[in-house]
Amino acid sequence: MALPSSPFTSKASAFHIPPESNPPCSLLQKHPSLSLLSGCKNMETLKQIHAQFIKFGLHNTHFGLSKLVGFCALSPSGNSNYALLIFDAIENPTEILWNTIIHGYALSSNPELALEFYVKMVSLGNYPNSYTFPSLFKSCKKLMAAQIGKQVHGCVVKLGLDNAVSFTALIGGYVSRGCLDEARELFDGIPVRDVVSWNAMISGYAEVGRFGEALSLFENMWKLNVTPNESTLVSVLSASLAVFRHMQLERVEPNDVTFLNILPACAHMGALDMGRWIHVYINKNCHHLQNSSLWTSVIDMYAKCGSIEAAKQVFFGLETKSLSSWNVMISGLAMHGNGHGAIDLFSKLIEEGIEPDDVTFVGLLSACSHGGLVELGRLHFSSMVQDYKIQPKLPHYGCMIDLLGRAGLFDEAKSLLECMDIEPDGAIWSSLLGACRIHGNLELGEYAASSLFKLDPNNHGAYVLLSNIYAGAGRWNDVARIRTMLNDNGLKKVPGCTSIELDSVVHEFLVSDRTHPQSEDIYRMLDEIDRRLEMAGHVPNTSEVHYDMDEEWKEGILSQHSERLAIAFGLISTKPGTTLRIVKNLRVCGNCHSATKLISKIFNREIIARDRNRFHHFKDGCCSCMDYW
DNA sequence: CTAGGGTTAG
Repeated sequence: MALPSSPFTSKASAFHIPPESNPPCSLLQKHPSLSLLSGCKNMETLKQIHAQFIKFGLHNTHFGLSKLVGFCALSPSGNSNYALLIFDAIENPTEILWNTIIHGYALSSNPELALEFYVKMVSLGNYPNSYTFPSLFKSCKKLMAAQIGKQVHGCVVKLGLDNAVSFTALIGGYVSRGCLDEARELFDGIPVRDVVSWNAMISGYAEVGRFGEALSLFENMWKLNVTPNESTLVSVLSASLAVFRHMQLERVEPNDVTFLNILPACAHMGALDMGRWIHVYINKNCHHLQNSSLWTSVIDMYAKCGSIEAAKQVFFGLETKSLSSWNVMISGLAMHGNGHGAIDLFSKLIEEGIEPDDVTFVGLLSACSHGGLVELGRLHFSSMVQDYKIQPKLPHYGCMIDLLGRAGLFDEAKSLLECMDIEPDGAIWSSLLGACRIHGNLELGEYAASSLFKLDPNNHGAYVLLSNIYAGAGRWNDVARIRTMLNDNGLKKVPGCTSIELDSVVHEFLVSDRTHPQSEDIYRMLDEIDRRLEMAGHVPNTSEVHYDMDEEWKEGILSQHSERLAIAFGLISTKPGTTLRIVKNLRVCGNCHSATKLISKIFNREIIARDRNRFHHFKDGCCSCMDYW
């Protein structure tokens, strides 16, 4: 249905300002039939109640009518036609009735009707109030009608309605269009903010991946102000302090929705301290959330922050385990390279009589792939199709291609690729390309790369992988050619960035970064690391540097990779023996991988590193991935 | 009596 256009543009706009607000119309009646409505479950009962209303004369009261229309228009088991039928028979509908109808349409699949009704309401001389606007904003959001949304916005401003609800709905509209800075401006201007307003803003940041801002906004709910500087991204103060401050200051209390938004942000940032604190908080304050899917997010957070043991503890402590909680646990084990653990858990799930879904198998197959369990991977893949009647989707094929490719079984990978009933996506070609890099398969690598470029010419990572393959083969001309291609296409490298959380503060490092306040000490430590690595016989493998530079320069760059900086910072900032946890946005390079193994031994530190794909637990000179990644 | 925020599983 077309949007009403004229009323919004003409002089006699629906968005003009009323001379004064209407007096509230309240007609409260007490009658036994009214209590019937609260238990009303479906339209059939509603019609009986309606009949009762007529019998006792309640159908002429605004209160009774509001209740009836409210159920029909707003309840999921209601009926908007019936609501309209009642509504149309009312001579002078109250604001409440108009608002209810408008809200009903805002919730429906025809939100444009809400706007139409609003126009009708105003043209009949009724004025909108603070209850009207949130529904209108919701409709505009659904319809992606930014212009109309702005007009409604203007109207709210002119009317001077300064309640949080209208503002929050408006923020929701801006957030949904990705206009976060505008949303933030509004948010900062709300006279009174409550949890829902905070949640709207936090979820906006989290949704578009501005996790740092989401986290710091969360922190600000208690005004735990820490001064951030350019090189450190402050996430939150220590947990106990936060709770204490929270109790002292009467700040807005977060709720389950807040955590639902914040936990994934912690997971992405690897902010374990903060995640842990939220977990404690939920345990203490949210007893009513026993069976909430919030726990799934907690498990996922622990797994992604490198604490797989804590994830297990939460998972096994759950009274009722939803399929999603099984799924995140299996995927978590997969991420940590614990293939057998994932498979065992899958068997348990089957024993408990739970029906796995396609997501379960993505986790299971990726566990096989990260654990190098070729035979088991094949087995579960065919079992998925035959026993569980689940059609493989792209991620399943992706896991299998990854599994076979890493194992160097290129013929089998190719034949699987050929018999797929779906077009392979970029992820599949990337896996194959990655496998070709590991095994130095130049021919297939070139093919995978060209397929990938067709799908996504701007995939910087693909150029790097291909270039690495050429570099490994000493084909420096081709390396240079790729570099030119990158420049010609104006592609910028995603800068490698590693973060480390210390005392609840997340510190981020880029390659050769010197912006950290403790930069001097960090570089002194880097020299020390280099010296001791050399003593231990570490020979930097420069083959993955995709520029043809002289060896010494390459080594220089290698030892200043972002992960090395984060580790050096971790070494100088923590007590001997403390486990270091780092998070990298890209895949760890081969050189850093072997260097980190040695560092774990030389400095006697366990180093848990998350890269783009998975976790590496470095200990005593070995890595949990068994060099298989 | 009517209004705003909602994740996770490669």
